[in-house]
Amino acid sequence: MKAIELPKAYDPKDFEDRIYAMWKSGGYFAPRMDAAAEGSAAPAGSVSTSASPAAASSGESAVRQDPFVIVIPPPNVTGVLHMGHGLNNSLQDVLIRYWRMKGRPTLWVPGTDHAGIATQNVVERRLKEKGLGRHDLGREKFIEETWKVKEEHHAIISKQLEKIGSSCDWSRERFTMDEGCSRAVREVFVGLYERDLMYKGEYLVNWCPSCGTALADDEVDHEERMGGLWEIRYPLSGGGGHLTVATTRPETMFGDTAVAVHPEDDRYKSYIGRKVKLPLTDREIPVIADAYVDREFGTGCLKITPAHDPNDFEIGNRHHLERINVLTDDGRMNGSAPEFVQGLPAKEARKKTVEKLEAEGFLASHKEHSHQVGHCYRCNTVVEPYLSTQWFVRMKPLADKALAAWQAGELQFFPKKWENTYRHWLENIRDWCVSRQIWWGHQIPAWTCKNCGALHVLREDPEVCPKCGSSELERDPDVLDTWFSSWLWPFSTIGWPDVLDSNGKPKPGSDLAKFYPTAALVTGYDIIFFWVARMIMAGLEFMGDVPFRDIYITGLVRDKQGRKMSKSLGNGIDPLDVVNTYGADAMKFTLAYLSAQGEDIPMDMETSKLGSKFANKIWNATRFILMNLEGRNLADPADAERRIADRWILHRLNEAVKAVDAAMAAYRFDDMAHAVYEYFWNDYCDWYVECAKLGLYGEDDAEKDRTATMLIYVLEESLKLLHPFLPFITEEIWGKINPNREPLIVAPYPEADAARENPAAEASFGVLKELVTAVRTMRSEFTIPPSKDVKVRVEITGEAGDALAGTEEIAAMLVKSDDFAVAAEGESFEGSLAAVGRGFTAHVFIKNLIDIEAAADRFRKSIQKAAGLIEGKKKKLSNENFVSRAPEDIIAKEKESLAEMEDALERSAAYLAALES
RNA sequence: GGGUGGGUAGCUCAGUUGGUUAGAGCGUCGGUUUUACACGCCGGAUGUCCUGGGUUCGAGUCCCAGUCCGCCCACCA
Repeated sequence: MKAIELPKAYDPKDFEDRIYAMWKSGGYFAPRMDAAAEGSAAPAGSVSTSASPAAASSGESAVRQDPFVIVIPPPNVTGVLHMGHGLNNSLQDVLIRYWRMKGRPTLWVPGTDHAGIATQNVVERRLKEKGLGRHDLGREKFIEETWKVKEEHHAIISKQLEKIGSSCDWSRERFTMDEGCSRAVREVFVGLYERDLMYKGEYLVNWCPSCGTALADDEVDHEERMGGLWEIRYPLSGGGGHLTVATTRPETMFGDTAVAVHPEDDRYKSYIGRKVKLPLTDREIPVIADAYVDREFGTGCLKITPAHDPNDFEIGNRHHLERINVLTDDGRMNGSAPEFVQGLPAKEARKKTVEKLEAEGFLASHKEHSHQVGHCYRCNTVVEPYLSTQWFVRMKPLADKALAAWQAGELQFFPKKWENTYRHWLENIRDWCVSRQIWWGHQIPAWTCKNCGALHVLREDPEVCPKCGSSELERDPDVLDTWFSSWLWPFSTIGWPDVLDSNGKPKPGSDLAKFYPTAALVTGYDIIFFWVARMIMAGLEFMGDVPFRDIYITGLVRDKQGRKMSKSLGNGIDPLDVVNTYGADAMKFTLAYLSAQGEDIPMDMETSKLGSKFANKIWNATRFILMNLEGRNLADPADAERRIADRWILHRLNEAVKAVDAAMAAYRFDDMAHAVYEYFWNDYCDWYVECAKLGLYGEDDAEKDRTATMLIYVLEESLKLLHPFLPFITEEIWGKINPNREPLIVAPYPEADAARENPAAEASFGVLKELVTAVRTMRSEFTIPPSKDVKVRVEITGEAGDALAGTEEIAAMLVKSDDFAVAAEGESFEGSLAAVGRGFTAHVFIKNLIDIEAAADRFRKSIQKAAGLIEGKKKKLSNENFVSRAPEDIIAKEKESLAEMEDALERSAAYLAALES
């Protein structure tokens, strides 16, 4: 056959886009079920491997037929993909491609998230640049604008996912605010309401005055800040002194409705039940007793402001105190505060209040004080505890189910350590505030009748009040927390609730019936609470089953200093830059290689060189093989004679397959990547291809054909093995070798194969490697130029003879020797230096080329080292305790290794003596 | 305060149930431009496995104590 040309340089830009387009248009991303339904044929095997014995003998391992499904963690349409997405989607793609090749119907559902507050903020920021606010546009127009932003980012995100090679089924793409997902949200909201798991209540929520909305507890970031701690005197009504309270927020004192002391606090016991006068006002408030008060802290007197502090809110409930809100929803003092601060932002009001307290003699002290302050996780504004009416999901019943499912083993976390995090959160669950006072999102399906006051939560928009018939209905203006659609994602994306039959079961043949529950979730640990746990709750509540069985938690991609990548630090790297510089394969392989047990991954641009070098190696090894095909008649590899190197490399290949399978079962991406890397580079390239040069460069045409046949056969098996980790380059090469077959993406993955297992070949080849390395080391140490041929005689001193039989030519080539042979009986080794190995001594005739004293020195050193080791071993073996208590096989091993060492030492010593004489 | 992860080569990290002389990538040193690859090839060097104790015939691995980093959750006015 003709030589196949491969461009000299590996340049992923030449083919990555073309390959992706081929996969996409060929429909290879859709689950095989779809193809079967359309009657397309099963893929043919590779031409050169079509009669491979491997295919037939995979025997024992049962082939899985259940679908392998992943639903993508939907990226936010607030921006574009960052390196975290790069990692996440690269790993998902590895899983998907592996199982696709394994023959399971495989589906990866792509999609994006509307990201409520975050996206709204993006739009508001843009408006602000034009000097506008959202109210200038009005709700409808504003949402229109937001959709534009969504479309803009969605286009970029989709493009990026394609660029990094994600093999997701674009025909099934979803968005959290598309019609289907919106119906799911509505159904769930109403369903929860009907089950009394959704309620409306007045509650102290985390209020972001900048976003103008409530936030869930999880959406508040706490940061250490310096602030003040003021002590204020509250005069006792009717005279007789005062109580001094401490506060970090003096301006909220106008909302105080009590002063609390500890019931057992002797200092204050007598005051309980009396009243104090609230400074700067005319109000009197009671002194109450509550065990919450810490006697040690501050003065032991606590002012109670139920409307502005979560703990005070609880205390207020216990003592039925009035809640007086003194702030507006944009963080200013409202009408409940005295006139002199009304309308001022809280911070300024604080200053004024303190000044006035001081002027009027109420201020006892002031000092600096460091404490935690809550900030909005979207805009970083200081969050206010704020009294308002919100919608809540009653989480306890849902959390209990989620815990039970985990305890029953229906879910597995990888790595396992995250299970504690999951459990802990569920055990301490709080109700979830789901209403948000913004415009972008799913509007709450609740209406209040202005006429009769009835509240209606409905699946369909009502025309008139179902209770009184009035058309004066007002819809709740709020929208739902963005996670309220995300937590339905594993089933809303595949048809729920539209494909349910009248019994609430998925219709047979629907995606929901086929693909739920999904197989795996791949996500970061930062959203175990936000998302993972809630999806499990929703799945159990509405589908009666967990949404996925395996949860792989990735690490975070960090910079080289270990810092989170962030916009503000400017230390992020763009996955597209990586792809443009090194290619998608390089990025994917590098990330997998570095994904140790979900540990964080420190990386910069250079890091991806690792994968890039590997891809380059694959490219060049292939190029070498393909350029040697000229004039060759390739046979069926099943019929080709197997030499020692062939048996060995097939054994190594099989070991790599086994390693990948094992690592895959444990979601050890680093182990998978290491296994294929070592196999291909260290075994296939460094040894197998090097050995093959003997056959390729010889005179014997039949041997050339045989060598080429085996080379390309093993290469193709290797391409299959490598494909999930470097899909583009392997597909490109696969197509070059034979353009007239099904693409590699759907080729059968190599199965562990007992017929390839060959420990004997492994052992034999190991001896050859040891021999070659020993001679090379000697050459290197005595700086014999690589181009210089040397004479070598191998003295067989043990069992190495059988192993080395028939390998002389290969060995001669690999050590660069023009006169290489196993030593004859009684042959003289005059003029040589010896390399001592297990079962052999290689005599290298270079004495005339080197410094004898240096050589002797080398021997003395190695003998000294060996003697030390032997001494240690002897000591161990003569230890009564060891011999009597250690297992027999360990003792046997030790004895064997001692014998080997002693043998080698003896030979070295004899050689040294000869050298010195 | 409650959890939780970690300290192994110059750097970043592997090291599965305790068992030969502790590994990888990068870096480093020496040699090499041999017609696949200098993003290569060949060879070398480098470790109080945080500290101290314990269990064991045997500890990087198990136990205890200490120490130093990190993360998550909660939070006192």
